[in-house]
Amino acid sequence: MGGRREEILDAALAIADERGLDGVSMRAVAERVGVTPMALYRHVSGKAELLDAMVGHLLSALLPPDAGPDQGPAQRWEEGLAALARGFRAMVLRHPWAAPLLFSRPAVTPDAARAVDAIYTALTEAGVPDREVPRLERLITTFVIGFVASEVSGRFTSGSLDPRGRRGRLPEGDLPGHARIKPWLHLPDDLAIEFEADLDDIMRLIEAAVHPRTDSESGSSTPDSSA
Amino acid sequence: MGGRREEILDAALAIADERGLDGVSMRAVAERVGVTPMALYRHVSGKAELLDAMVGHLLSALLPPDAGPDQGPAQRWEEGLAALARGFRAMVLRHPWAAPLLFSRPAVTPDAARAVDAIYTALTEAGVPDREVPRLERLITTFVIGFVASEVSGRFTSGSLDPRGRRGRLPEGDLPGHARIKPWLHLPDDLAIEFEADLDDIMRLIEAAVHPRTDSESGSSTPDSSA
DNA sequence: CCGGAGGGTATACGGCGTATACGTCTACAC
DNA sequence: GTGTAGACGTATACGCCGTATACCCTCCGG
Repeated sequence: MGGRREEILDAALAIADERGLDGVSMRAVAERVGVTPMALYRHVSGKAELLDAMVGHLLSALLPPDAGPDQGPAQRWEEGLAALARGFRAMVLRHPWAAPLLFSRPAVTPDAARAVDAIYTALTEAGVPDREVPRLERLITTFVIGFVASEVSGRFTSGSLDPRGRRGRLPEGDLPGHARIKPWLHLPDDLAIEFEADLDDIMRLIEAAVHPRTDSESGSSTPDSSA
Repeated sequence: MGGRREEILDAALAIADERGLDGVSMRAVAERVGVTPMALYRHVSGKAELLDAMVGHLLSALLPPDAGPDQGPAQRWEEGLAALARGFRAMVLRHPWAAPLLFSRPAVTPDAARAVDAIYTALTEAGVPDREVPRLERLITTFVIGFVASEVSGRFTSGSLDPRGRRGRLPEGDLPGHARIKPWLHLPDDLAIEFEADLDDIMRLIEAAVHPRTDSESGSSTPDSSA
Protein backbone atom coordinates (compact mmCIF):
# COMPACT_ATOMS: atom_id res chain seq x y z
CA MET A 1 0.00 0.00 0.00
CA GLY A 2 0.98 3.59 -0.27
CA GLY A 3 2.71 3.93 3.04
CA ARG A 4 5.48 5.37 0.97
CA ARG A 5 3.73 8.70 0.66
CA GLU A 6 3.54 9.13 4.40
CA GLU A 7 7.14 8.09 4.69
CA ILE A 8 8.00 10.93 2.33
CA LEU A 9 5.82 13.34 4.29
CA ASP A 10 7.46 12.37 7.56
CA ALA A 11 10.91 12.83 6.07
CA ALA A 12 9.97 16.27 4.81
CA LEU A 13 8.55 17.27 8.18
CA ALA A 14 11.62 16.03 9.98
CA ILE A 15 13.93 17.96 7.70
CA ALA A 16 11.84 21.13 8.07
CA ASP A 17 12.01 20.87 11.85
CA GLU A 18 15.73 20.27 11.81
CA ARG A 19 16.97 22.57 9.09
CA GLY A 20 14.13 24.91 8.29
CA LEU A 21 12.02 25.26 5.20
CA ASP A 22 14.99 25.92 2.96
CA GLY A 23 16.37 22.55 3.89
CA VAL A 24 13.37 20.82 2.38
CA SER A 25 14.53 20.06 -1.13
CA MET A 26 13.38 17.13 -3.19
CA ARG A 27 16.92 15.85 -3.14
CA ALA A 28 17.20 16.07 0.65
CA VAL A 29 13.86 14.40 1.20
CA ALA A 30 14.74 11.66 -1.24
CA GLU A 31 18.04 11.00 0.43
CA ARG A 32 16.37 10.73 3.83
CA VAL A 33 13.85 8.27 2.45
CA GLY A 34 16.73 6.37 0.91
CA VAL A 35 15.73 6.80 -2.67
CA THR A 36 16.48 8.77 -5.80
CA PRO A 37 14.97 12.27 -6.08
CA MET A 38 12.85 11.37 -9.07
CA ALA A 39 11.30 8.47 -7.19
CA LEU A 40 9.35 10.97 -5.09
CA TYR A 41 7.33 12.00 -8.09
CA ARG A 42 5.59 8.60 -8.14
CA HIS A 43 3.91 9.57 -4.87
CA VAL A 44 3.77 13.35 -4.94
CA SER A 45 2.98 15.54 -7.89
CA GLY A 46 5.69 18.05 -7.09
CA LYS A 47 7.14 20.17 -4.38
CA ALA A 48 4.08 22.40 -4.06
CA GLU A 49 1.87 19.48 -3.20
CA LEU A 50 4.43 18.24 -0.74
CA LEU A 51 4.39 21.57 1.07
CA ASP A 52 0.61 21.57 1.10
CA ALA A 53 0.62 18.13 2.61
CA MET A 54 3.05 19.31 5.27
CA VAL A 55 0.84 22.13 6.50
CA GLY A 56 -2.15 19.82 6.22
CA HIS A 57 -0.43 17.39 8.51
CA LEU A 58 0.25 20.11 11.07
CA LEU A 59 -3.31 21.36 11.03
CA SER A 60 -4.56 17.84 11.58
CA ALA A 61 -3.00 17.82 15.01
CA LEU A 62 -4.84 20.97 16.07
CA LEU A 63 -8.22 19.60 16.95
CA PRO A 64 -8.84 17.31 19.89
CA PRO A 65 -9.14 13.76 18.55
CA ASP A 66 -12.91 13.93 18.43
CA ALA A 67 -13.18 12.65 21.96
CA GLY A 68 -16.33 10.68 21.54
CA PRO A 69 -19.86 11.30 20.31
CA ASP A 70 -21.27 13.20 23.29
CA GLN A 71 -19.35 15.66 25.32
CA GLY A 72 -22.10 17.93 26.51
CA PRO A 73 -22.16 21.60 25.67
CA ALA A 74 -18.36 21.60 25.76
CA GLN A 75 -16.67 24.57 27.32
CA ARG A 76 -17.76 28.17 27.18
CA TRP A 77 -17.22 29.66 23.76
CA GLU A 78 -14.45 31.97 24.90
CA GLU A 79 -12.50 29.05 26.22
CA GLY A 80 -13.03 27.09 23.03
CA LEU A 81 -11.76 29.91 20.85
CA ALA A 82 -8.86 30.76 23.12
CA ALA A 83 -7.82 27.13 23.33
CA LEU A 84 -7.85 26.85 19.57
CA ALA A 85 -5.77 30.00 19.23
CA ARG A 86 -3.29 28.93 21.88
CA GLY A 87 -2.97 25.53 20.33
CA PHE A 88 -2.33 27.08 16.97
CA ARG A 89 0.32 29.38 18.36
CA ALA A 90 2.04 26.54 20.17
CA MET A 91 2.05 24.50 17.01
CA VAL A 92 3.63 27.21 14.90
CA LEU A 93 6.20 27.97 17.59
CA ARG A 94 7.12 24.32 17.45
CA HIS A 95 7.28 24.36 13.65
CA PRO A 96 8.24 27.89 12.63
CA TRP A 97 8.82 26.91 9.03
CA ALA A 98 5.06 26.68 8.59
CA ALA A 99 4.52 30.39 9.05
CA PRO A 100 5.28 31.52 5.50
CA LEU A 101 2.98 28.85 4.12
CA LEU A 102 -0.05 29.62 6.23
CA PHE A 103 -1.15 32.64 4.26
CA SER A 104 -1.02 31.10 0.85
CA ARG A 105 -3.06 27.94 1.13
CA PRO A 106 -6.69 28.17 2.20
CA ALA A 107 -7.93 25.76 4.81
CA VAL A 108 -8.52 22.95 2.44
CA THR A 109 -7.91 19.74 4.34
CA PRO A 110 -10.77 18.07 6.21
CA ASP A 111 -9.21 18.85 9.55
CA ALA A 112 -8.77 22.48 8.64
CA ALA A 113 -12.43 22.62 7.69
CA ARG A 114 -13.26 21.10 11.04
CA ALA A 115 -11.22 23.76 12.80
CA VAL A 116 -13.11 26.47 10.93
CA ASP A 117 -16.31 24.72 11.88
CA ALA A 118 -15.34 24.83 15.53
CA ILE A 119 -14.88 28.58 15.24
CA TYR A 120 -18.22 28.98 13.50
CA THR A 121 -19.85 27.01 16.27
CA ALA A 122 -18.21 29.07 18.98
CA LEU A 123 -19.25 32.31 17.35
CA THR A 124 -22.80 31.12 16.88
CA GLU A 125 -22.86 29.98 20.46
CA ALA A 126 -21.66 33.38 21.54
CA GLY A 127 -24.71 34.88 19.90
CA VAL A 128 -23.08 36.42 16.85
CA PRO A 129 -25.67 36.93 14.09
CA ASP A 130 -25.29 34.32 11.37
CA ARG A 131 -24.51 36.95 8.78
CA GLU A 132 -21.45 38.10 10.69
CA VAL A 133 -20.01 34.73 11.56
CA PRO A 134 -17.82 34.16 8.50
CA ARG A 135 -16.41 37.66 8.63
CA LEU A 136 -15.49 37.34 12.28
CA GLU A 137 -13.96 33.95 11.64
CA ARG A 138 -11.74 35.53 9.03
CA LEU A 139 -10.91 38.39 11.36
CA ILE A 140 -9.90 36.08 14.16
CA THR A 141 -7.87 33.64 12.10
CA THR A 142 -6.21 36.50 10.24
CA PHE A 143 -5.08 38.05 13.47
CA VAL A 144 -3.96 34.81 15.06
CA ILE A 145 -2.04 33.66 12.02
CA GLY A 146 -0.58 37.12 11.58
CA PHE A 147 0.52 37.38 15.18
CA VAL A 148 2.31 34.07 15.18
CA ALA A 149 3.82 34.69 11.77
CA SER A 150 5.12 38.03 12.97
CA GLU A 151 6.48 36.39 16.07
CA VAL A 152 8.44 33.65 14.35
CA SER A 153 9.43 35.65 11.29
CA GLY A 154 10.99 38.49 13.20
CA ARG A 155 8.55 41.28 12.44
CA PHE A 156 8.11 42.04 16.13
CA THR A 157 11.78 42.06 17.04
CA SER A 158 13.02 45.57 17.68
CA GLY A 159 12.70 47.73 14.68
CA SER A 160 9.24 49.13 14.90
CA LEU A 161 10.09 49.73 18.52
CA ASP A 162 13.55 51.09 18.60
CA PRO A 163 13.83 53.27 15.51
CA ARG A 164 17.62 53.16 15.51
CA GLY A 165 17.79 49.89 13.74
CA ARG A 166 20.91 50.00 11.65
CA ARG A 167 19.70 52.08 8.79
CA GLY A 168 17.01 54.20 10.35
CA ARG A 169 18.99 57.12 11.68
CA LEU A 170 16.19 59.62 11.99
CA PRO A 171 16.74 63.19 13.18
CA GLU A 172 15.65 61.79 16.56
CA GLY A 173 13.14 64.54 17.20
CA ASP A 174 11.11 63.50 14.22
CA LEU A 175 9.16 60.86 16.05
CA PRO A 176 6.92 62.60 18.56
CA GLY A 177 4.72 59.55 18.97
CA HIS A 178 7.67 57.47 20.05
CA ALA A 179 9.02 60.05 22.43
CA ARG A 180 5.90 60.25 24.51
CA ILE A 181 5.75 56.57 25.34
CA LYS A 182 9.43 55.84 25.55
CA PRO A 183 9.17 53.86 28.79
CA TRP A 184 6.97 51.28 27.07
CA LEU A 185 8.87 50.89 23.87
CA HIS A 186 10.65 47.66 24.64
CA LEU A 187 9.29 44.35 23.44
CA PRO A 188 7.52 42.53 26.27
CA ASP A 189 9.60 39.73 27.73
CA ASP A 190 6.93 37.19 27.03
CA LEU A 191 4.85 37.50 23.91
CA ALA A 192 2.48 34.90 25.29
CA ILE A 193 1.19 37.53 27.68
CA GLU A 194 0.63 39.99 24.86
CA PHE A 195 -1.09 37.25 22.90
CA GLU A 196 -3.46 36.65 25.78
CA ALA A 197 -4.24 40.33 26.09
CA ASP A 198 -4.95 40.50 22.37
CA LEU A 199 -7.20 37.47 22.54
CA ASP A 200 -9.02 39.14 25.38
CA ASP A 201 -9.58 42.26 23.32
CA ILE A 202 -10.86 40.18 20.45
CA MET A 203 -13.29 38.36 22.71
CA ARG A 204 -14.70 41.75 23.67
CA LEU A 205 -14.90 42.61 20.01
CA ILE A 206 -17.02 39.51 19.49
CA GLU A 207 -19.25 40.39 22.40
CA ALA A 208 -19.73 43.78 20.83
CA ALA A 209 -20.88 42.08 17.64
CA VAL A 210 -23.50 40.27 19.67
CA HIS A 211 -25.04 43.52 20.86
CA PRO A 212 -24.75 45.65 17.75
CA ARG A 213 -24.84 49.39 18.16
CA THR A 214 -27.91 51.10 16.91
CA ASP A 215 -25.61 53.69 15.36
CA SER A 216 -27.13 56.38 17.50
CA GLU A 217 -25.59 56.62 20.97
CA SER A 218 -22.29 56.32 19.13
CA GLY A 219 -21.33 59.98 19.32
CA SER A 220 -17.68 59.16 18.64
CA SER A 221 -15.55 58.18 21.60
CA THR A 222 -16.29 61.04 23.96
CA PRO A 223 -18.52 63.90 22.90
CA ASP A 224 -16.33 66.64 24.25
CA SER A 225 -15.25 65.86 27.73
CA SER A 226 -11.71 64.63 27.16
CA ALA A 227 -8.97 66.62 28.86
CA MET B 1 27.35 59.30 -7.33
CA GLY B 2 25.52 56.13 -6.46
CA GLY B 3 22.57 56.52 -8.79
CA ARG B 4 23.37 53.04 -9.88
CA ARG B 5 21.90 51.54 -6.76
CA GLU B 6 18.56 53.18 -7.35
CA GLU B 7 18.66 52.10 -10.93
CA ILE B 8 19.00 48.53 -9.70
CA LEU B 9 16.20 49.02 -7.21
CA ASP B 10 13.91 50.41 -9.88
CA ALA B 11 14.67 47.51 -12.17
CA ALA B 12 13.90 45.03 -9.43
CA LEU B 13 10.62 46.77 -8.60
CA ALA B 14 9.61 46.85 -12.24
CA ILE B 15 10.31 43.16 -12.65
CA ALA B 16 8.40 42.31 -9.50
CA ASP B 17 5.39 44.26 -10.72
CA GLU B 18 5.52 42.63 -14.13
CA ARG B 19 6.46 39.06 -13.38
CA GLY B 20 6.02 38.61 -9.65
CA LEU B 21 8.53 37.98 -6.93
CA ASP B 22 9.86 34.84 -8.55
CA GLY B 23 10.83 36.88 -11.56
CA VAL B 24 13.22 38.90 -9.47
CA SER B 25 16.49 37.10 -9.92
CA MET B 26 19.88 38.70 -9.82
CA ARG B 27 20.33 37.68 -13.42
CA ALA B 28 17.04 39.23 -14.51
CA VAL B 29 17.70 42.47 -12.66
CA ALA B 30 21.18 42.66 -14.10
CA GLU B 31 19.92 42.13 -17.61
CA ARG B 32 17.36 44.88 -17.20
CA VAL B 33 20.00 47.26 -15.93
CA GLY B 34 22.14 46.22 -18.86
CA VAL B 35 24.94 44.74 -16.90
CA THR B 36 26.44 41.46 -15.79
CA PRO B 37 24.87 39.74 -12.76
CA MET B 38 28.00 40.04 -10.69
CA ALA B 39 28.10 43.78 -11.24
CA LEU B 40 25.10 44.14 -8.94
CA TYR B 41 27.18 43.07 -6.00
CA ARG B 42 29.16 46.29 -6.18
CA HIS B 43 26.00 48.15 -5.13
CA VAL B 44 24.01 45.60 -3.17
CA SER B 45 25.32 43.10 -0.70
CA GLY B 46 23.11 40.30 -1.96
CA LYS B 47 19.60 39.40 -2.86
CA ALA B 48 18.31 39.66 0.69
CA GLU B 49 19.32 43.29 0.94
CA LEU B 50 17.78 43.96 -2.43
CA LEU B 51 14.45 42.57 -1.25
CA ASP B 52 14.66 44.64 1.92
CA ALA B 53 15.27 47.73 -0.13
CA MET B 54 12.26 46.91 -2.28
CA VAL B 55 9.82 46.78 0.63
CA GLY B 56 11.49 49.83 2.08
CA HIS B 57 10.81 51.68 -1.11
CA LEU B 58 7.14 50.71 -1.03
CA LEU B 59 6.71 51.76 2.57
CA SER B 60 8.24 55.12 1.77
CA ALA B 61 5.27 55.94 -0.40
CA LEU B 62 2.79 55.31 2.37
CA LEU B 63 3.00 58.52 4.30
CA PRO B 64 1.87 61.86 2.96
CA PRO B 65 4.94 63.78 1.87
CA ASP B 66 5.13 65.70 5.12
CA ALA B 67 2.86 68.41 3.79
CA GLY B 68 4.43 71.32 5.56
CA PRO B 69 5.29 72.29 9.12
CA ASP B 70 1.83 73.13 10.42
CA GLN B 71 -1.26 71.28 9.45
CA GLY B 72 -3.38 71.86 12.51
CA PRO B 73 -4.61 69.02 14.67
CA ALA B 74 -4.86 66.86 11.55
CA GLN B 75 -7.91 64.69 11.18
CA ARG B 76 -9.68 62.74 13.87
CA TRP B 77 -7.63 59.79 15.01
CA GLU B 78 -10.02 57.23 13.54
CA GLU B 79 -9.66 58.81 10.15
CA GLY B 80 -5.91 58.90 10.44
CA LEU B 81 -5.67 55.24 11.31
CA ALA B 82 -8.20 54.18 8.72
CA ALA B 83 -6.49 56.22 6.02
CA LEU B 84 -3.17 54.61 6.86
CA ALA B 85 -4.72 51.15 6.74
CA ARG B 86 -6.53 51.82 3.47
CA GLY B 87 -3.39 53.23 1.94
CA PHE B 88 -1.45 50.19 3.01
CA ARG B 89 -4.03 47.86 1.54
CA ALA B 90 -4.12 49.74 -1.73
CA MET B 91 -0.36 49.62 -1.94
CA VAL B 92 -0.15 45.88 -1.41
CA LEU B 93 -2.97 45.27 -3.87
CA ARG B 94 -0.93 47.21 -6.38
CA HIS B 95 2.22 45.27 -5.54
CA PRO B 96 1.09 41.83 -4.38
CA TRP B 97 4.59 40.44 -4.45
CA ALA B 98 5.33 42.41 -1.29
CA ALA B 99 2.94 40.38 0.85
CA PRO B 100 5.24 37.46 1.64
CA LEU B 101 8.01 39.86 2.64
CA LEU B 102 6.02 42.01 5.02
CA PHE B 103 6.09 39.58 7.92
CA SER B 104 9.78 38.92 7.92
CA ARG B 105 11.37 42.32 8.08
CA PRO B 106 10.59 44.69 10.94
CA ALA B 107 9.81 48.27 10.13
CA VAL B 108 13.35 49.36 9.84
CA THR B 109 13.44 52.14 7.29
CA PRO B 110 12.97 55.74 8.42
CA ASP B 111 9.64 55.99 6.64
CA ALA B 112 8.40 52.81 8.27
CA ALA B 113 9.36 54.24 11.63
CA ARG B 114 7.40 57.37 10.76
CA ALA B 115 4.37 55.28 9.89
CA VAL B 116 4.58 53.54 13.24
CA ASP B 117 4.94 56.93 14.85
CA ALA B 118 1.76 58.09 13.18
CA ILE B 119 -0.06 55.13 14.68
CA TYR B 120 1.38 55.83 18.11
CA THR B 121 0.23 59.40 17.83
CA ALA B 122 -3.26 58.42 16.77
CA LEU B 123 -3.58 55.97 19.63
CA THR B 124 -2.33 58.47 22.14
CA GLU B 125 -4.69 61.03 20.74
CA ALA B 126 -7.54 58.55 21.12
CA GLY B 127 -6.78 58.38 24.80
CA VAL B 128 -5.15 54.98 24.96
CA PRO B 129 -2.95 54.69 28.06
CA ASP B 130 0.72 54.96 27.16
CA ARG B 131 1.42 51.47 28.43
CA GLU B 132 -1.01 49.94 25.95
CA VAL B 133 0.02 51.91 22.89
CA PRO B 134 2.74 49.63 21.55
CA ARG B 135 0.66 46.51 22.02
CA LEU B 136 -2.27 48.01 20.18
CA GLU B 137 0.02 49.21 17.42
CA ARG B 138 1.20 45.64 16.97
CA LEU B 139 -2.35 44.37 17.10
CA ILE B 140 -3.52 46.76 14.41
CA THR B 141 -0.60 46.33 12.05
CA THR B 142 -0.69 42.58 12.51
CA PHE B 143 -4.30 42.45 11.50
CA VAL B 144 -3.95 44.85 8.59
CA ILE B 145 -0.90 43.12 7.18
CA GLY B 146 -2.49 39.74 7.76
CA PHE B 147 -5.71 40.72 6.06
CA VAL B 148 -4.03 42.00 2.95
CA ALA B 149 -1.59 39.12 2.84
CA SER B 150 -4.50 36.70 3.05
CA GLU B 151 -6.27 38.58 0.34
CA VAL B 152 -3.48 38.58 -2.19
CA SER B 153 -2.05 35.20 -1.28
CA GLY B 154 -5.29 33.31 -1.69
CA ARG B 155 -6.02 32.35 1.87
CA PHE B 156 -9.49 33.85 1.68
CA THR B 157 -10.51 32.29 -1.61
CA SER B 158 -13.02 29.52 -1.10
CA GLY B 159 -11.66 26.73 0.96
CA SER B 160 -12.35 27.76 4.47
CA LEU B 161 -15.76 28.70 3.15
CA ASP B 162 -16.81 25.95 0.87
CA PRO B 163 -15.45 22.80 2.46
CA ARG B 164 -15.60 20.84 -0.76
CA GLY B 165 -12.33 22.16 -2.01
CA ARG B 166 -10.84 19.36 -4.07
CA ARG B 167 -9.50 17.18 -1.34
CA GLY B 168 -11.79 17.92 1.56
CA ARG B 169 -14.63 15.50 0.96
CA LEU B 170 -16.08 15.44 4.44
CA PRO B 171 -19.05 13.26 5.43
CA GLU B 172 -21.05 16.43 4.82
CA GLY B 173 -22.94 16.18 8.10
CA ASP B 174 -19.74 16.56 10.03
CA LEU B 175 -19.71 20.33 9.93
CA PRO B 176 -22.63 21.56 12.01
CA GLY B 177 -21.18 25.04 12.30
CA HIS B 178 -21.13 25.39 8.53
CA ALA B 179 -24.62 24.02 8.05
CA ARG B 180 -26.28 26.59 10.23
CA ILE B 181 -24.94 29.61 8.38
CA LYS B 182 -24.95 28.21 4.89
CA PRO B 183 -26.58 31.29 3.33
CA TRP B 184 -23.60 33.42 4.35
CA LEU B 185 -20.82 31.09 3.40
CA HIS B 186 -19.83 32.73 0.13
CA LEU B 187 -16.95 35.16 -0.01
CA PRO B 188 -18.23 38.75 -0.12
CA ASP B 189 -18.06 40.25 -3.59
CA ASP B 190 -15.93 43.09 -2.39
CA LEU B 191 -13.34 42.48 0.27
CA ALA B 192 -12.97 46.24 0.67
CA ILE B 193 -16.31 46.27 2.41
CA GLU B 194 -15.24 43.53 4.78
CA PHE B 195 -12.01 45.40 5.39
CA GLU B 196 -13.96 48.49 6.36
CA ALA B 197 -16.17 46.52 8.72
CA ASP B 198 -13.11 44.99 10.33
CA LEU B 199 -11.48 48.39 10.72
CA ASP B 200 -14.63 49.61 12.35
CA ASP B 201 -14.57 46.77 14.83
CA ILE B 202 -10.96 47.50 15.62
CA MET B 203 -11.72 51.15 16.21
CA ARG B 204 -14.26 50.06 18.78
CA LEU B 205 -11.65 47.80 20.30
CA ILE B 206 -9.42 50.83 20.71
CA GLU B 207 -12.18 52.85 22.27
CA ALA B 208 -12.68 50.01 24.73
CA ALA B 209 -9.02 50.25 25.65
CA VAL B 210 -9.58 53.91 26.46
CA HIS B 211 -12.24 53.08 29.01
CA PRO B 212 -10.84 49.94 30.59
CA ARG B 213 -13.19 47.62 32.40
CA THR B 214 -12.87 47.56 36.10
CA ASP B 215 -13.14 43.79 35.86
CA SER B 216 -16.29 43.79 37.89
CA GLU B 217 -19.40 44.51 35.85
CA SER B 218 -17.95 41.98 33.39
CA GLY B 219 -20.25 39.11 34.29
CA SER B 220 -19.44 37.38 30.98
CA SER B 221 -21.49 38.42 27.99
CA THR B 222 -24.99 38.00 29.36
CA PRO B 223 -25.55 36.79 32.89
CA ASP B 224 -28.28 34.32 32.10
CA SER B 225 -30.86 35.83 29.87
CA SER B 226 -29.94 34.37 26.50
CA ALA B 227 -32.57 32.12 24.88
C1' DC C 1 4.13 -17.39 -21.03
C1' DC C 2 3.02 -12.94 -21.38
C1' DG C 3 2.13 -8.28 -20.68
C1' DG C 4 1.22 -4.42 -18.21
C1' DA C 5 1.66 -1.60 -14.31
C1' DG C 6 3.77 0.20 -10.30
C1' DG C 7 7.99 1.72 -8.37
C1' DG C 8 12.93 2.95 -8.92
C1' DT C 9 17.08 4.80 -11.49
C1' DA C 10 20.08 7.62 -14.64
C1' DT C 11 20.81 11.46 -17.06
C1' DA C 12 20.09 15.92 -18.36
C1' DC C 13 18.29 20.73 -18.82
C1' DG C 14 17.72 25.22 -17.47
C1' DG C 15 17.62 28.06 -13.69
C1' DC C 16 19.39 30.02 -9.30
C1' DG C 17 22.79 32.86 -5.84
C1' DT C 18 27.32 34.05 -5.51
C1' DA C 19 32.80 33.26 -4.77
C1' DT C 20 36.91 34.23 -7.16
C1' DA C 21 39.87 36.20 -10.40
C1' DC C 22 40.69 39.33 -13.86
C1' DG C 23 40.19 43.50 -16.65
C1' DT C 24 39.51 48.65 -17.45
C1' DC C 25 38.81 53.42 -16.70
C1' DT C 26 39.19 57.56 -13.91
C1' DA C 27 41.37 60.68 -10.73
C1' DC C 28 44.78 62.33 -8.33
C1' DA C 29 49.75 62.60 -6.04
C1' DC C 30 54.13 63.24 -7.34
C1' DG D 1 53.71 62.92 -17.56
C1' DT D 2 53.59 58.87 -14.90
C1' DG D 3 52.24 55.72 -11.48
C1' DT D 4 48.93 53.96 -8.77
C1' DA D 5 44.82 53.07 -6.20
C1' DG D 6 40.13 52.53 -6.24
C1' DA D 7 35.64 52.05 -8.38
C1' DC D 8 33.24 49.53 -11.65
C1' DG D 9 32.39 45.78 -14.79
C1' DT D 10 33.22 41.06 -16.77
C1' DA D 11 34.20 35.96 -17.15
C1' DT D 12 34.09 31.75 -15.36
C1' DA D 13 32.80 28.44 -12.29
C1' DC D 14 30.68 25.90 -8.28
C1' DG D 15 27.08 23.81 -6.10
C1' DC D 16 22.57 23.95 -5.44
C1' DC D 17 17.57 23.64 -7.11
C1' DG D 18 12.95 21.45 -9.46
C1' DT D 19 11.74 18.32 -12.75
C1' DA D 20 11.21 16.26 -17.92
C1' DT D 21 12.46 12.21 -20.25
C1' DA D 22 13.79 7.64 -20.96
C1' DC D 23 14.93 3.33 -19.35
C1' DC D 24 14.81 -0.79 -16.10
C1' DC D 25 13.12 -4.37 -12.87
C1' DT D 26 9.84 -7.01 -10.44
C1' DC D 27 5.53 -8.79 -9.54
C1' DC D 28 1.06 -10.56 -10.67
C1' DG D 29 -3.29 -11.71 -13.25
C1' DG D 30 -4.55 -13.81 -17.65
